[in-house]
Amino acid sequence: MPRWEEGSAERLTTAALELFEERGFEDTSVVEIAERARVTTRTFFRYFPDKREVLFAESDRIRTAIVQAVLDAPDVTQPLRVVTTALAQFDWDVGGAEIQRRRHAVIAANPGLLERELIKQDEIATEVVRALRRRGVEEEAARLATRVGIQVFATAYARWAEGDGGADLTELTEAATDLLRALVPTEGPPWPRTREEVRS
Amino acid sequence: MPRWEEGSAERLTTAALELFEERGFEDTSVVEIAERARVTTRTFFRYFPDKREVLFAESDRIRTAIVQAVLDAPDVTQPLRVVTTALAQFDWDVGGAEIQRRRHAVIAANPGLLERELIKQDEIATEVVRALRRRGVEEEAARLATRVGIQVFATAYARWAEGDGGADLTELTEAATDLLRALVPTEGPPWPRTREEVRS
DNA sequence: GTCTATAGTCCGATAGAC
DNA sequence: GTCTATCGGACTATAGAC
Repeated sequence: MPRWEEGSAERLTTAALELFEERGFEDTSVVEIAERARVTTRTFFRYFPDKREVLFAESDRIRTAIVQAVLDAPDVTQPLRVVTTALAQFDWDVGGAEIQRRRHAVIAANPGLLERELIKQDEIATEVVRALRRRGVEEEAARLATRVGIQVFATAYARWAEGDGGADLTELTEAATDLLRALVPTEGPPWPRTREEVRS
Repeated sequence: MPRWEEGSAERLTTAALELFEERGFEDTSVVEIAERARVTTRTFFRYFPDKREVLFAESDRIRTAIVQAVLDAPDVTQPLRVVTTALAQFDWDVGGAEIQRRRHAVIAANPGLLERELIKQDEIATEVVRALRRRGVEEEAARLATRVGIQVFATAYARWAEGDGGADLTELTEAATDLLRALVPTEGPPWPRTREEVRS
């Protein structure tokens, strides 16, 4: 028989998500979160370094898995595809799609939480660049492929999260890659040639 | 004769940059910044809603200028180029290149400040997407062109900030666009075909 | 588990500029 | 008189120290 209830971290995460939905992030205090989870504030800060981090408990696992997928990619001659594939093949439904949807809604609605989300993405990007470098990809190519790959995937993910009839994330990523191909400017001068140039 | 020294905001910004360099962001208190700028903490919070914002006073102006450049672009048939051009043509040296270099170094060294930098970029991205939409660009194309364009420009900017002999930002952006073109996967199956397929 | 420093808010007061 | 920038002090919550 445990002396205290077990699963404090999970209860804190659940309580925080509920309270952020009910009253907003700013208007919820750590004290309230801790009360609903039946622990003290001290316990909250034992599990999470700050109030925001309570919604990002999974981020280490996500980052590690994606970096590993890049390191394990069979071929890195197309680094951008390596990145999009590593992202698309991750199981994003951790804890259930509904929880993820609620979590994203809360994050999007609160600048403070969005800041944290963005820096987590940035940390993933930094480590993916390092992984590509280790696979022999040149520095600038690794950086651009990673950052662009993340944006391509984000486009697909946005569609997927909107729940377009349970579409496949891999297919949506392929569609986003097609869109990227259409958007990249063709070689030549930056701006469409002037009428004079076209005439000649 | 003014009752107090004028230019409190500038003094606060200068003092903050110096102190963040000397002792780091976390180990600098608002009280110290205010003391060095010869005002009270109350005055600090009149100018800046929080401690981080003291390094982002220019961000509204930057965002507005870039959005306006997108709205004024002569042609939006290549939205990605519209974005990279709008970014490349902005005068990034505000307050002198040396101040900008120091500012970036401080931000990069402090996660808390980096968070804020990233959400500022995200705000610019959101408004650029809206601007492209107003120019008639389709939603998903606008989103991807904006996000990718920002990453292309960021690649160029990173080189420029490293100070490669005063290279031209427009040229560096063109070089980054060339790199992007080389990175975008060619059409076809996601992965290199298997040996069997190649043989046939 | 308690104590404390810092961030950030709120209300009111003051005094020069217009 | 009104507007604006400043100051003073009390107050809460976060987060780290003891």
